[in-house]
Amino acid sequence: MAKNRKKVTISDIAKIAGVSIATVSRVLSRSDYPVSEELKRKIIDIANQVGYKPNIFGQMLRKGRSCEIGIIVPSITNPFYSQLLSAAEQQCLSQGYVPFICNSMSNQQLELNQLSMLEERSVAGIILSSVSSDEVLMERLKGVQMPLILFDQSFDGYKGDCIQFDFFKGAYLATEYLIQCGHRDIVFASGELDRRSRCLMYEGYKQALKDSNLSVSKRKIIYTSTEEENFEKKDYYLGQELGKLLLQKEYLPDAVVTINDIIAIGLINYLKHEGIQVPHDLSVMGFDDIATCEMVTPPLSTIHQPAVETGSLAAKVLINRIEDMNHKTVQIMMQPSLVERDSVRKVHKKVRR
Amino acid sequence: MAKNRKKVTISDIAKIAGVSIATVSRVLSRSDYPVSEELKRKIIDIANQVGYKPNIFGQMLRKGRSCEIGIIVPSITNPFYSQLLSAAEQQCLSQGYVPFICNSMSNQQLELNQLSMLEERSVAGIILSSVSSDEVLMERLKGVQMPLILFDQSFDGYKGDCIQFDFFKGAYLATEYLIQCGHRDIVFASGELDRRSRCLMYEGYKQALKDSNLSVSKRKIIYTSTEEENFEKKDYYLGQELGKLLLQKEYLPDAVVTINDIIAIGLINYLKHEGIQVPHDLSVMGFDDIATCEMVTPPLSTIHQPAVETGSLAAKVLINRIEDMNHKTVQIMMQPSLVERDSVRKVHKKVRR
DNA sequence: ATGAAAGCGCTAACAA
DNA sequence: TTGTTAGCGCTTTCAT
Repeated sequence: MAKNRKKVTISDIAKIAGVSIATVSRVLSRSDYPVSEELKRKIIDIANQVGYKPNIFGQMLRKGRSCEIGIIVPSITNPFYSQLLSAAEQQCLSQGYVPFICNSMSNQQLELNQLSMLEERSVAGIILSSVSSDEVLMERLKGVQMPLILFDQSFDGYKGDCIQFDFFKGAYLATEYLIQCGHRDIVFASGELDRRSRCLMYEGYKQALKDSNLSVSKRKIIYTSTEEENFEKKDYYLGQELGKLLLQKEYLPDAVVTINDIIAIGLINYLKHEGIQVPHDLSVMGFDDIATCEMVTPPLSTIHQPAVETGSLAAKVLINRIEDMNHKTVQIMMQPSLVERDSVRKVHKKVRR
Repeated sequence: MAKNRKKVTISDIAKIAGVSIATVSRVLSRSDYPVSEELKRKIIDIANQVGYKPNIFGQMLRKGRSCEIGIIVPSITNPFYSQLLSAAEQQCLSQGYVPFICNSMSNQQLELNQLSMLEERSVAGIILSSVSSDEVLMERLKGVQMPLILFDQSFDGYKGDCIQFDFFKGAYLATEYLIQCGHRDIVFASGELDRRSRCLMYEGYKQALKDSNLSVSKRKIIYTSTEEENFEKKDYYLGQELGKLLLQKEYLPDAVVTINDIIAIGLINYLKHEGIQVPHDLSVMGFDDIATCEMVTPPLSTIHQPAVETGSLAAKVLINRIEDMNHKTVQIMMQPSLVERDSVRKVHKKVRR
């Protein structure tokens, strides 16, 4: 490969080979248009020799579309999303698309900007985990021309493709499990209920209590977190604050269900520091099932969200849509599952499953 | 914003406004070319009304360069890289560049492909954390036309911009600290020494022992890991395997220095499971200082690598280079620092620092 | 099987 | 201040 200062184009190659640019284009763009084997070889050889790199802008401009897939997530440091992202990325690559990752940093304005940016790039499609409010999102999506799949958040009346997590059921499962383990006084610990997912979890938690005829009143703690740049640290500190709040109650509950693993771990560690042992004195359920759950003491019982499956499925569904606009709409609800580890104490010997 | 099937271009707007496309371009591309306020308003209004989105390919083709910065890292699920990435990303955005994230999955071939892809896109510059061998990387970089900054790995004789971590010093610091805490029999635990960084750490470890006149022989355990897709799990299991290997020795050492935090945590948990308490029976040092260190029991003493600073610095330096090709070469060595938590026992009451 | 040429949307040099 | 026009590199009709 030569070290050329200037970019070499098909017309350069055409000149060297003594053929027209059309022929060069035909072989280099792997079109199925017939070109003699001889010329084909010659052109490919020259291209390699001079280190030809197709100019993607010329191609895209001409063809009017790119083969990129934009993926917008609220965080890339959150292990849950980075897992999901990684899976989606691989799926795109394996189907011949280039993933374009956008981190909205849970910021509605940034998310909107990134959507515009992706539109300007004429990406082939968009995978979006939105943090915008339902109204804003709904309004914004009206203008979008390209294939798009929503995951993680949707809104009532959304008619397009989407993949959802069943937050309601996840929290229900967590709460139900605690009840089955013999706990009665169960509190719900969360950051602000500003997102749909969190509200759904709270509903699921309440429903599980109701279904077992347990009272819900006052059994909720919410802490408005301070700003922290780092996701993991932020939620970890939030968990500690929730622990503090928990100890301010007149009496300790039996168990607590949290909205994510990091918060649960923060809470457990704070409690430990204050001399309260989990699960002996109190049981705790996490949510998400990130890798860290296995690593902490005690290993955290949690609700598994299928991040990897969701990531690749989202990509697959989107690509189906891209390649066949008439493909029927898919609206999928991913199913959460219970992961038993050691942060929940079984008060009754026998647990009904 | 209207719902137009077809993409609207400047010539559509020019037609509606009754002006030339040049005028429209001048207004919409925010050139400083003078246009009457009246027309400016009119054109902007129309553009908004019809939902005009500039075609980036037209722009790029014309201008011959994009404002993207390609960032290649070996993993996006590894919290160390995701932190670094996040910082680099923010820095790019704040200086008007669009980050284009590429995950090489620690795969040399994929990395090479992504480099080509970025070249084809004529990105403004590249931030690269390579996993390729020195020879391959050196050879490949010769052909690269655009500004590029290497971090994490470099090679002898590299003349361009780079930001390195001082792995040697990091491991030296870790080992020295253990010695200062009164430990004598210190083992080095690692996965295969196939990467420069790991070799450097091993050297740093040996040097620290030498400087204290301690013997190095047989004080190393290496385990060749099996393939695991998930970074965190992989290294965690690797840590457990290393723990197993450790217990196969005739006698337990005083302490072990590991090459990253996850491995250290895996090792500690395995040992715990086998009834050996850290730091009481054995001290362990991690490496990287990821958020999880704080969360585990005991909190992990480790060597802090400035991921965030490195990420934004890499972006800054690259952008300097992009905007001024004659900017003098910068080769920076980021300094590691010791983070004392509770995984190291102090045998002597007084520790010299 | 090959070539000539139009044109994708945009910017900028040149004209008016 | 505004308009005209020539490409940027590529693909693809339409001729040959």
